[in-house]
Amino acid sequence: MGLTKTEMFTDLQNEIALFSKAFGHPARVAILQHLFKIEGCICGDLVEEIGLAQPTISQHLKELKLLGLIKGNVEGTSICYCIDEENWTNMKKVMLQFLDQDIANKKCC
Amino acid sequence: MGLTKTEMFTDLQNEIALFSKAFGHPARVAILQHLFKIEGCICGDLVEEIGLAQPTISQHLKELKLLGLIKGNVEGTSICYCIDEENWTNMKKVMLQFLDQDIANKKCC
DNA sequence: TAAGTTCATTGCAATATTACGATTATATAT
DNA sequence: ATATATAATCGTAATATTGCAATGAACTTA
Repeated sequence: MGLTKTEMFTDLQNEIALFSKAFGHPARVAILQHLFKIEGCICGDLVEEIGLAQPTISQHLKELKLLGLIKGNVEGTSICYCIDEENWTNMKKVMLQFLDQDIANKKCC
Repeated sequence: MGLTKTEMFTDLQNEIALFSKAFGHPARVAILQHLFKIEGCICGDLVEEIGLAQPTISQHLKELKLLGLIKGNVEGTSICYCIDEENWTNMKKVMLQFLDQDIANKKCC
């Protein structure tokens, strides 16, 4: 059905899934890496850097912005996108909590 | 088109995206959390624990297994699934490298 | 052997995602 | 006002994902 049953999971589980989904496409990974490398950025750059069409990049940026991981400031005719450091730090905490789990005992396998 | 153009990205970017995709569904997050909490596990448990139908859980397990994050050993009529610690550690390295990036300079925004 | 248990696979329907051409907004410059 | 530049939005096509009923495979027990 393509419809995730979010109501049967905890808020934390859904949050982890949402962040992960954002990183679940190499274009968005590349965009974020680029935004980290350069101090601030413009969408046009990304279209060249990544190699996808402008509407596609714009759509990926929108998703990242909706999640709060990046923010965009109007700067003349172009828009300056950059990492939202505070939200990125919060996201990192949530993700690390998940990734850094240790195995309890281990009886089988 | 629903088709990710993986060929235009680096291996690392695609790897990060693949791992993230696996975590991009709350059921798979819940499965992994459960496998961490309990030492080894059986699929039947998960069906009760998670609340989705058995074929659905089985499918999620298959994806996680394909990625190498979990492994399953036959144990009588049931199968004991558990975290593949070595691969989990490797995955963690890749993901941390991505999540722990720091901003270069920061000129705008 | 027959019945039961457990999990995988198949097949399908519904929804989501990805990508891009065409168009539209917004601002700047002439 | 007109032209230009940049990025968002719309519309659409193709593919992917999610979920489950039905079925199948493998093993255990009576």
